[in-house]
Amino acid sequence: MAALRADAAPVEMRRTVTREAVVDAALTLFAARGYHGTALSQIADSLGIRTPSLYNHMRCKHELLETIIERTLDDVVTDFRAAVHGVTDPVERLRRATRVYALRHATHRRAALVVNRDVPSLAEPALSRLRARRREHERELRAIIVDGVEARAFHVESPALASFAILEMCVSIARWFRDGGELSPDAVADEYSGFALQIAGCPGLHRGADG
Amino acid sequence: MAALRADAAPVEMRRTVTREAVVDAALTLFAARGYHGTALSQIADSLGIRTPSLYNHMRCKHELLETIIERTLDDVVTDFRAAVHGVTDPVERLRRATRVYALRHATHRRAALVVNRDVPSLAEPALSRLRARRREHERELRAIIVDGVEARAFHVESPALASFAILEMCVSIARWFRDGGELSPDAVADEYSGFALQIAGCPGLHRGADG
DNA sequence: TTGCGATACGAATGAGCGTTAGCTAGCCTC
DNA sequence: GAGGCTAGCTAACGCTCATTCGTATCGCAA
Repeated sequence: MAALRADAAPVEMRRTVTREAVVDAALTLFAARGYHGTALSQIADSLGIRTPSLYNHMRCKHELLETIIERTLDDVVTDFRAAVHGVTDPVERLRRATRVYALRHATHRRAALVVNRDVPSLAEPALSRLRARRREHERELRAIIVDGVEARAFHVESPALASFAILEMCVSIARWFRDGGELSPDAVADEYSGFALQIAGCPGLHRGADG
Repeated sequence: MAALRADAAPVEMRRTVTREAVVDAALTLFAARGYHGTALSQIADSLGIRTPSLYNHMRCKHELLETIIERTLDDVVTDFRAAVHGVTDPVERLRRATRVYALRHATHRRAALVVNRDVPSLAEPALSRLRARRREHERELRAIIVDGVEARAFHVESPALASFAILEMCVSIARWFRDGGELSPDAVADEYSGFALQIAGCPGLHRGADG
């Protein structure tokens, strides 16, 4: 009647885990090792339960990835629209759109890493659906730049190139940002939205470090 | 005496494969599916040989990844130093450094994708060694910006932030660039080195799209 | 012609994976 | 206190993976 395995918790001190805890543990591990580099046994270990118990909280491993990516992309689009809603000036629209996007990559690092590494590991139909969601965001940001160029507020040769550069520059924040470092997420977001305006060729806003 | 397996090539038409061909096939597959997402059997298939035959050309799977990443990082540093060698003006140094880096990411897309996705899949001691190699490049680019700020040619609040933004913006070219598309690698590299100067707050060079 | 190195092959191995099944303890409701 | 739901557990499955072994065939050099 003794425990069969030394590392099995006695019944009276078993943990009880929620679906959110499973998704969160997956988020941490997928971000660190990638989807294919993470075993369910590692997720279970980090929660203090056995691998098969995970199936009380998920349908399969793939579903975890879909959940993480879907939620993240939804949030990105929602953030974007809330940020630019009611603003008509292209300069201010670009500043705000870049600011929330940069901010998100400093405050939701794990999710950003997973989205930017493991989208190709999705299976259909989620792959097409989520790629489309991503393109929505790209298209809407590019539209801001096109509008700004037409209004002669921006000066770029290729709005597509500029919008890719801006988006990916923000994405990369997730790679180096550390909580408790020298700069707060807000400070980074401010600086990066400044970079975005520079990339867009927005004249007369060199950040006033001198003179 | 007949072939035991329908897909086994008869002896007289067996392929002979080189180590370079193996590395190249691995490069393609790692770039598309990631290191952990690629099976040796897929590499063998793409070469028309059986999985165990790969071991005539490599020590183990991991060695393929190390080879790919090590070569790529060496080339990045070599390119960088050749590009800025003998140039003293910080503006021109930054332009050239960014240009070769951007160009590389358009012309060596697969390698760039592997480096930026699978470095964490490396094992020690290669991991530390190659991370250090990468930091060399970062440090040398940041030094250009610091020099430029001191010479009042650039205006940025944080050279570290600006250099990250510039580097990662270039890296992302590998994600969207397509051969035969609208823009040549050279055109993209020119445009991106312009973006870099804008990020660095280099005054008076808004690309002359209008009067 | 013989011998050797390179390179392919099939077969096999052991480990680890995701997943399923069947069972049991605790908790809430009646 | 009985019954059912939730969520844990062990055991086991089938599959795939990286890797090893022994062998056969090729081209080349002696």
